Amino acid sequence: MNKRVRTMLFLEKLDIDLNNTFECGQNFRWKRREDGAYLGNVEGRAVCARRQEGGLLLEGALPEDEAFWRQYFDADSDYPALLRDVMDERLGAAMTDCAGIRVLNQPFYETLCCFILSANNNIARITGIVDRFCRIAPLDENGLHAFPDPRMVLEAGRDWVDSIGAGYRARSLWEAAERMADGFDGAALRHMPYEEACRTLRAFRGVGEKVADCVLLFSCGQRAAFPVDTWVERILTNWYGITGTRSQMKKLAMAHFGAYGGIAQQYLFLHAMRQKLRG
DNA sequence: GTCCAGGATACTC
DNA sequence: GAGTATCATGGA
Repeated sequence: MNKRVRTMLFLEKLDIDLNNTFECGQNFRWKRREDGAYLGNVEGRAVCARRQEGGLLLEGALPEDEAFWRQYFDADSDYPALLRDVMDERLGAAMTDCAGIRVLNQPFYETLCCFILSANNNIARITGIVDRFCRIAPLDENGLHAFPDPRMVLEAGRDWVDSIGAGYRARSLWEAAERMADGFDGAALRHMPYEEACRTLRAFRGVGEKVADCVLLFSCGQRAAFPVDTWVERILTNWYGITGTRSQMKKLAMAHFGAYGGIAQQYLFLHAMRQKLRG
């Protein structure tokens, strides 16, 4: 066994709360340790993330991957500045309550699969399905699996996809792997106008308006995308007087919250969930 | 045992 | 375009 030097990378000037960032429903993969650090594997890069004064320490990350990780954590965006024009009392309270959220830029295929699984499902169960889905991918030194690439999924077979407890979403998972292996260009979504990107994504089975918005927001840099689920529906109705069908509400919310509305949505979403938990 | 979940789809009008 | 039944599963 080769003795390996543990590399480290420190992301400076990154005001991040790991709990708020990883437990706000945008990701189902990072694992919290007893000491509050989080283990993650992003595109095969195994790291242990730990908050430190003035930034984020990533144990196991390579120095040459600094740009990758800064992009992943959206480290160079100033959310209060981006949302200044749409600031109000509710959003301000949410941003105080949920300080340190970073809206991640996650790998496309991983995000697509996770949010296909999120449809009519709960976070605890989604996490379990994702864990089982990842068991066919290589194991890293922290004991986490990488996210499988589409080819691994196709080689594992349709019966295997049917066996991981995804229910009726298995067919959508399988077809997503087929389309990706067939050369679908997820990176192109980053440069499309929002409407076109949304239409393109919805051509995937199991991807409706809400799932498309999550994928666009969490992996394609489309920060205007505004996912409307049951929680956000209540927020828009009770706090902003926005009503109608979900599709109508989303259009109105996008018009109201603007080019970085998706970031506002994440603050509001987590804030609302917490208020419910607090009773 | 029942309820419900960060909805999508096919079908109806 | 807007309403509605149905869809598997397991955590709470």
